[in-house]
Amino acid sequence: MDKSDRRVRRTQQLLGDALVSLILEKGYDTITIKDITNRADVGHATFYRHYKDKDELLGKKLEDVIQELEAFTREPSLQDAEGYLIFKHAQENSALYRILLNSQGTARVRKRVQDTIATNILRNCRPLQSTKSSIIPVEIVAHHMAGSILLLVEWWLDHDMPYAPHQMAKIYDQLITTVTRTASQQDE
Amino acid sequence: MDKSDRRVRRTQQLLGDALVSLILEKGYDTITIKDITNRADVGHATFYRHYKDKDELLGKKLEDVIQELEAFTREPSLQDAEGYLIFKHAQENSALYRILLNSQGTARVRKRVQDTIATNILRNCRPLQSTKSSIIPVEIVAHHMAGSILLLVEWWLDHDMPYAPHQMAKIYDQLITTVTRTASQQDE
Amino acid sequence: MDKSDRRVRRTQQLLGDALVSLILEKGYDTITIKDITNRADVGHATFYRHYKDKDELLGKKLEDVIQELEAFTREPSLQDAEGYLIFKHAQENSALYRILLNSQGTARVRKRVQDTIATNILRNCRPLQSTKSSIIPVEIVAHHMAGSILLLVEWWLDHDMPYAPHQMAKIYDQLITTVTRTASQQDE
Amino acid sequence: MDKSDRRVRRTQQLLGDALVSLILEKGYDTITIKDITNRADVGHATFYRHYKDKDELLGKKLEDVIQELEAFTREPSLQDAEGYLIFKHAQENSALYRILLNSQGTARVRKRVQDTIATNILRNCRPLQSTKSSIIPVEIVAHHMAGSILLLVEWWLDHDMPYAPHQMAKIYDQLITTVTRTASQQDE
DNA sequence: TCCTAAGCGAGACGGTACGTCTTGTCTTCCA
DNA sequence: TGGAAGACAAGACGTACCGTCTCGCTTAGGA
Repeated sequence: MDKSDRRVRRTQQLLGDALVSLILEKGYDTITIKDITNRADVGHATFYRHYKDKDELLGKKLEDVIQELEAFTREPSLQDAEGYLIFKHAQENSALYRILLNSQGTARVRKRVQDTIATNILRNCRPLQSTKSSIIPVEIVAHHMAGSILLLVEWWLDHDMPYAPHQMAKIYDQLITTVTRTASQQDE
Repeated sequence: MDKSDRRVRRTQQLLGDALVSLILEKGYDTITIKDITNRADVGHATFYRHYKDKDELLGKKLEDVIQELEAFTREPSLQDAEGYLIFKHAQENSALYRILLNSQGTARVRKRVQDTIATNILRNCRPLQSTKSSIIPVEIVAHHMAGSILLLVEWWLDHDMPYAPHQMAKIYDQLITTVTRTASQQDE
Repeated sequence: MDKSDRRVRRTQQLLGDALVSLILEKGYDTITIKDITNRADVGHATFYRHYKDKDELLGKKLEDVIQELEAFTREPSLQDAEGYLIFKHAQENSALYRILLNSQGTARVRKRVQDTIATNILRNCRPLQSTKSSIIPVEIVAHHMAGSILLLVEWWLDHDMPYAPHQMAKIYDQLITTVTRTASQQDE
Repeated sequence: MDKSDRRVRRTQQLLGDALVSLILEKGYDTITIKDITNRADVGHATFYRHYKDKDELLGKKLEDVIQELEAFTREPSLQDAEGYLIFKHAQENSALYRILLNSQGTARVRKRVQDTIATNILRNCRPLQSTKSSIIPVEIVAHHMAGSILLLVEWWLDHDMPYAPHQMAKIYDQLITTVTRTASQQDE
């Protein structure tokens, strides 16, 4: 039973890898199911035995890495290392991160990730925010922080990671974290 | 001469409006040329007499508004009012801004806009940056500022503009402008 | 008024000539209205002000020559010279005859011509036939004669008129005229 | 293997039948691929999976019957029964014969058939002709015979076969065969 | 060892969108 | 007024892709 899964898994692996390499070559939109099955050396109909869509296959592919990414922002205990962990993770999974961030059919996914991160930030910082009033609505701050980290990672990957993860984490810190500190102090 | 242009212009207007309304209804990707021509009450082939693509039509539609948006960041003299002007502009052209920012086939365009804005920021702030050294590369700061303003506008439109433009401008100021000030003072 | 008529006539002449030359070049079927108007150096819409169809233009062009051809078989007095006259006529109007006989969209016209000739033959020979009974129905004989003369002319033009009209007339005579004589004598 | 062929064959049969019935209804030229696929209850694209053209489909349909028709004139041994066999064959395949002879897009095919038959006649009669000289070129005689038999069949079908095949064979004999006899005796 | 069920390749098929082409109508302008 | 220019609706064309289906082949795992 689990054994037969091995064949299935192999096929799915081939399809996923084919999709990823094709995206990096020519962008998501113009990819054809036939392109994928040809690259994977798999029958045309076989694709549909596993996924109903290009989107579903891509979703499955990105799911794990998205889970891990979100985990970094979910745990309050990790918060200090958050930046470093994300850039490290992006470096180790640069192909998938490029796809995830570089839009073109992933826009919806990226937005979902951003929203989830913003929600986590909000949850983790609520105690802080509640004590110090700010003229900036907290949702906006959270949204800004979540969006900014993704923008930064995107810029970093687009420029072929010219700095080390820990440097990027420091930059992130200065650009974002100080803001919130400043913002929350700026009330009067 | 002007007469025939009037007919052409009318047709192009119909096509553009049809596309915009369809995008807001069901997203860019699933729209068919047939959808557009049906909505515009225009012959199927007529579309191709004017545009080779959905993309070309959308590009033409967005071009003007993008030009104006970019103008706000191009003029150093406008810099203080920059935020307000952008939010005001977004409010007045909310349909096109939604399309421009809400990805789905516009990703490339959005990226181009962001890059242009970043370049303008860089040009306008070069004098400042040269005197005060910062540990954050200026390209990153500019990219961060450009991306953030678009993110803010996107959030604002996604939430149906719950604040007035001048309020958003103030928020933008606190989130972004203070950062750069802080960052440039935070050197060594 | 006469001036404008002259212009109209000129346009129609141009269109007719364009059609004829195009047919000889690439066959009737694949010719486009655009082809004709381009060749005639005339506006696209102008064609439709004069004719509703390719067919109508062709019909107009062939009408005169068909009238003359049929005349040769209509007059009982011409009957002896009939063959010679037809071949002579075909030689003088070989372009139009080629079009008329060489099928491809003219099939209906050719059939009509053949029927008309057969009817004329029938009318002219009725007296003869009525006296001598034949086992072959006279309609068949007439149809055979009419079809054969057209076949002969077609062959002659297809082979670039290797014999003089009077020779062809003699051949026609021996192939066809003797048949009827034989046929009408073969009764018992 | 044979199974999938059976499906293919079925589809092709449906398409061929649809074309034939449509030709008999409204003529070849105005028929649309959509007409054919609708009538055959087959997908639009499916047509192109089997044929590139209306012409190719018609050609395939006529090929077999043309082969048989030509066979009757190819075999010297059949020569006496030739006429009867052809009329019999035409009766049994009247739909296809009507299409083959009634021009409209088949003109080229008909001409090819006529030429083939003429060639066969020439080959079979060469011995005869070489002994007896005639003032009529043999190619003309052969062409005349081939054309006439087709004309006769065409007339017969156009008039809904008012005579039995053997009667038509007798008529053919008297109209054509006696001619050649007469012609070859008429030398001096 | 065989056998039975699954995954699979192959590819026909209906359906739909594409972008191009032709037809015939119309309107505007020019000589 | 006749003709040139050309926008336009309608709709066929042939191509491409999608998602469904059926057919056998193969290849384990369990008998």
